[in-house]
Parts: sequence; structure tokens; C-alpha cells
Amino acid sequence: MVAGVLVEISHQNVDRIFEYDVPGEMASEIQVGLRVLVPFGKQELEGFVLTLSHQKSTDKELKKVIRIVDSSIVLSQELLDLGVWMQKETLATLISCYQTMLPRALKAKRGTEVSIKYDTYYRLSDSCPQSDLRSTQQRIVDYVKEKGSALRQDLLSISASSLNTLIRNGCLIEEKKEHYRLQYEKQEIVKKTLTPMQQKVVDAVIHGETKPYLLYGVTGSGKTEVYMEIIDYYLKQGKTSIVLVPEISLTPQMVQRFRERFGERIAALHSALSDGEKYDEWRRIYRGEASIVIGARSAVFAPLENIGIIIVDEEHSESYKQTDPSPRYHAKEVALMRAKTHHCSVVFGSATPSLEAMARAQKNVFTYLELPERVNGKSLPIVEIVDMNQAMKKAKGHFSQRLIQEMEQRLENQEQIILLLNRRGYSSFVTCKNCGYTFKCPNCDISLTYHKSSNTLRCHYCGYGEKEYKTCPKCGEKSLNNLGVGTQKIEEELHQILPEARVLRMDYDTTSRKGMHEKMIESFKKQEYDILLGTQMVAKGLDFSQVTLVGILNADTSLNIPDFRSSENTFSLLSQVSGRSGRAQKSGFVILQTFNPDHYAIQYSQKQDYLAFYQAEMKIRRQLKYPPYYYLCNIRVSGGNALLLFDEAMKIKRSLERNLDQVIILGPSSGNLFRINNIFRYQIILKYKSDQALREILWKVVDHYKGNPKVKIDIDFNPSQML
DNA sequence: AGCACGCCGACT
DNA sequence: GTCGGCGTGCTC
Repeated sequence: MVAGVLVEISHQNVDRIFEYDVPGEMASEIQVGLRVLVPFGKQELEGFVLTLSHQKSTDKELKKVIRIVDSSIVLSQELLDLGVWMQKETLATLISCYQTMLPRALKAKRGTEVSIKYDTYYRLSDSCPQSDLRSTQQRIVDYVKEKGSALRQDLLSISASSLNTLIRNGCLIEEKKEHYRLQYEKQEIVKKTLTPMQQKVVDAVIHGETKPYLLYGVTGSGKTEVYMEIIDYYLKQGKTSIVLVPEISLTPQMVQRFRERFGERIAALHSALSDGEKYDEWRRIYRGEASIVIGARSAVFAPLENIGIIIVDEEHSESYKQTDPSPRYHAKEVALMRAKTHHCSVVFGSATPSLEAMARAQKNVFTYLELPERVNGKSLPIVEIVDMNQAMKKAKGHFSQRLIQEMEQRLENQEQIILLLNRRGYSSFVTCKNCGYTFKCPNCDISLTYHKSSNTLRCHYCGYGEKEYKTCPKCGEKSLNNLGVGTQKIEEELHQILPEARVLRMDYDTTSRKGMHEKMIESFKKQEYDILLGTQMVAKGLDFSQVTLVGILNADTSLNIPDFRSSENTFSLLSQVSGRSGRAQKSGFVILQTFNPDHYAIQYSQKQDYLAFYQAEMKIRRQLKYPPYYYLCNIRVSGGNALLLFDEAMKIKRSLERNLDQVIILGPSSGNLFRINNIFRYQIILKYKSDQALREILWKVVDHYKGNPKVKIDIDFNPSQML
């Protein structure tokens, strides 16, 4: 037999099937979707078996498969097909598509093996006398009899010596069972009664057409309950579910809510798990032991069969697009593709739907559903804008008089406050007030950022660092200015303004230790603190009943990012964080400090009017030919020689101009990330309405440069950001 | 990605 | 004359 194998190297040159001879003794075991070890040139590599046949398709002598790695397949036919689709969609290598579908422990890659852990169990043998044993032995036998099969550790705790005697006498038979690193306690099943509006949405999905749905639900409208009810319906039909959430909202609390309802039917896949734990969860899913998978982007590849529903929560989140390592896939598109093969519906939920999703809803590609009211019957919080251009004069640090006044009142009433420091697109670079000198990375054209914890200036792109300077290296003046505020600075200010307030600071520094994030949330919930101060991470999903005030310290930093989605992202962030206020009995209030009080994203945030924002933003997108009116594609050309690179980029542009019509071609431009780690880059941006010929032509470009060490081509369809 | 083969510059 | 640069090509 001949096996067609795709080896583990992600490179255009070898991203194709290589054929191997299957030795006779392997013929009965080998299957498509298994990993095998094969000789490849001088090396030995792992690869996936993609085809099996009785005839080779080359004249060359075939080498032999060395061994089979897996006892059962790691990629089903569905996932193998999905990979081929992804490869065409993203123009990445096929092997990289398969690698991203699997937990690290199963990626065809040598040296990544994670050992399965086993527990030892005992059951009674037929020859075992049921009575007339010594008393401790009898206790063990009774215990095993009652349980059917008992864990060694438990029996040891009764009596080690009696256990050994029983084993020696052949009374107990040893069994090995897989030990999952994560153990779940059985939960009381909690089910909340749905409001009529929630029920209506549930009915629409489970009894309606099999198609994608967009669920627009304001913050606090109880979307999660709706998801769970839908999942429950399919669970009872013997079907499985996928729930995608942004990594940032995949908190233990969130998983806990699902576990309270569905117990051990839940498998959670998130970055906090170790490789071994992820592998265990993957195997529970694979074996059908878990039928509801909740996880971030890559959970869309969960090895489920018979999927009944796919839910994408916080649909607007940019985290569903993979940017950095290729394949640059979009989990929402993968979800739609899997739904198509499984003939199931998809629910995209958000309080601020992406323009793309909303536009699809308006064209009835998605069925539009809404939850316009909060479950507690309260109206959305009132948002007050403070114009910082005026308020600066009387402000203390970053706090306007109005905000301080409101905070004092909450402290008096023993209510809680959330403060958001919008750090998106924010950098704390160091400049000289005297001569304007800024510290830049010697390898990248990027300003260095000040890191207080280590007292160093660091480059975010390559990690280069140098110690902090006291004087300007150019003019020698002692007038270095640390631009940009961190949460630490704000915390210091708070202590001066409200010395009695108990402040909890939550940012990447304080939550990086494992488990800190949830600890902080718990202690804030218990009202051990008055004020929760943090970055983006305080905006999402948190549900604190005692929070009645949200203060947004700087609403507009994210407006200044040179990206066409900056308004959308700002509107979304502001809506999300405002929604943290007034979630229980008390009404919520929001103070929004801004230097751009007239900007439409700010204005509509204040009014909490998503639809009006949507319409305003759509007009702008149409004028500027941006999504959802046009698709975007970013072609990145990078390499070590800037001059040669520009020539090559121009060649690509001209060739695209010759071969494509009705496509707008911009660039090549260097952008502000021109040089990173001494690698230069240009980008060409395409705007297009229909992509019929585009992928084929771009594939030819990729093919032309494959193996060229001087020019690297990276293609990103529908990029999430375009800096 | 690795690794070998091959064709031109500065050395014992 | 040789050692070694990295351009080019191949891996079933």
C-alpha cells in the first residue's frame, strides 16, 4: 500500500503530498487522518496520512513509513476537508491549517509528545471469596463490590497491607484508566426562568430555519441564558455545541456558569490550561464524553460530531481573527463553514455587532434577532460626557471635578465604582522636553516604551531593552518626559484624591500570575474594594451587582489609532464598559471623559444608540470604500534589503494591475512598522467587491516567491488591523 | 525547513 | 593551488 503524507514542515516548497510505502504489518492499521513518522531527505519527520492507495504516482522508489504515531485518527474527514478549504481561503500552507486545528500535543511535530496519565483501579475477580475474609480485607472487598471498580488511592487509605494481600491472592484485578488532569465536581443543575423576550429568541432559533442568526442584545439582556437554553435543546436531541468567546471573557466565572447548568458535559479550551490539560479536554471531546465545547478562537475546530448549534458570543471581537502566525483565518467564517457541513445554525451575539455582521443581517443573509431590554427591567445607564478641554483646568490629575464628585457620592452610599483607563493604541514613550528627542529601537523604527517594573525602555516588537536614562542623550538636559499614563499613575492619583477609598488595580501586570484575575474579581464582588481600576479587561462580561458608577478616564485614545475600525472599536468598548453599571436593583451611571465630545462615536455612545452609530459609520465606510462595502486584502512584502524590496513590491503591484480589474490597489507603502528587527516591510492593500480571480492570482505571487530568501510574501484577507 | 551541490574570492 | 561564501535545487 502507498500512503500520501503531508510532513510537518510549514513551507511552500514541501507543502504537498509525499508518497511512502506502507510495510505489510502496518497495512491493517494505517488510516487517513493518522500521524506517521517518515524519512524525509536526511531527517525523520512526522506527518499526516492524507491518502491511501495501491499505486504510487511517481517513478521514484518509495521510502517506507517508519511507524504509526497514533492509535486512533487525529483528523476526521470533516476536518481534513475543512483544512483544504482554509488553505484556499487564507493561502497559508496546508500543514499549518492542520496544525492549528489540534492541541499542541497532537500537532504533527516531533518532540511535542504529552504523556497520557493513568489511574489504577481494581475490580473483583471471579475467584474472590465474597465473605470469610479478615475484617479489613472484607471492608476493601465490600467497597470494591459496591463501586464495581475502585481507585487504588482510595483502597490504600483503607489498608495498604490488606490490599496487597488481596492482589497477591488474585482476588482483585488491576485495571488502568486514563486520568484527566482536570477533575470536575458534579454540579447542581441550575436553570433560570427566561423572560418572554429571551424565550422568543430561543424559539426563533430552535424552531426557525437552519441558518446564521445575528442576536443584538444590549448589555445585561441575558444573552448567556439564551445561549444555554438553545444548547440544552440540542443536547436533549443528542447533538453537540460549540460556544466561542473572546479569550479575555473566557474567565473561570464564565465557564462556571455553563458548568452549573451542564456539569461534566462541558469541555473548556482556553489559554490558561497547560498543554496536557488541553490535550485531556480534546480527548474528552473526541470520545464524546463532553458534548459542549466552550473556548476561544481555535475551539471552532473542536473534534465534535453531530453539531447542533454553534454560538459566537461577543461577535464583534477582533480576537476571532487570527493575525500573527499564518493561517490568518477567521473563526466566524470557519464556524459558518462547519455549520454548513453539519446542517446546523450559528448564533452570532453582541451588544455592538460588527458592521459586517449587521450588514449581513440587513441583507437577510443572517436572521436578525434582538434583546433590546435588560433582564432586570432597568433602563441602560445614563451616560454623561465631560469635555476635558474645559474640565482640565479644575481637574486633579486625570480626574474631572464631576467624576470626583460622583465617586465621593458612591463611596458614601457604599456602592462600587469601575474606572476604565483606555490603553488601546496607547504608548508611554519617552521624549525630551527640551529638544524633542525620542528613544527609538535600533532594530525597529518604533518608539521605546517605558516599563516601570524593570525601569527599562523596551521595544514592543523585538523585545530590545535598555536601562532608563536620567538625561537626554542628545542635548544632555534633564528634561525627559514620560508621556502616557499607566494604571499605576492613576492609582497614585486616586490615593491622593480619595485617600479612604480601597482601590483594586487590574491590568496585565497585576493579573499575569495564574489565578490572580479571578481572585481579584471575587474579592471585588465581596466588596473588599470600592474601586476597580483597569484597562480593557474590566470592560467585558463582568457582572457586579453593586457597581453603580463607571468612569471612563480617556474615552478617545482609541479614536486616534490610524485604523479604519477605530470608531467602531471605540464605540464598542465604551458601550461594553458602560454596561457594567447598574446590573442589579440600582440604576447605573457613567461618566465619560473625552477631548472629542462632538465625535460621533462618543455622541452615540452617550445616547447608547447602536443603530444610529451603525448608520453613521456605514456612510463613512461607503465613502472611503471600506468593509463591509469592500473586502480588504493586505499583501506584506518583507525582507532584509529595503531597496530590492521596494522594487519587488512595485513589480507585484504592476502585475496585479495587469491581471485584475475592478480592484483598487494601494501602495506599496511602508506604514509605521517599516522596520522590525532589521526586516523591512512594505504593504500593498487591495480593495475589492468580488474575489473570483483574486485568490488564484495571489497564489501565483506566493508561488513565484517561494523559496526566495530575500523576499517574503504574507497575505492577509480581511485584516483585523492595518497599522 | 534542512541539507547538498556548485561556482567564484582571499588565503596558508 | 585550497577553504568557504551563499545562490539553487531537492526532499517520496
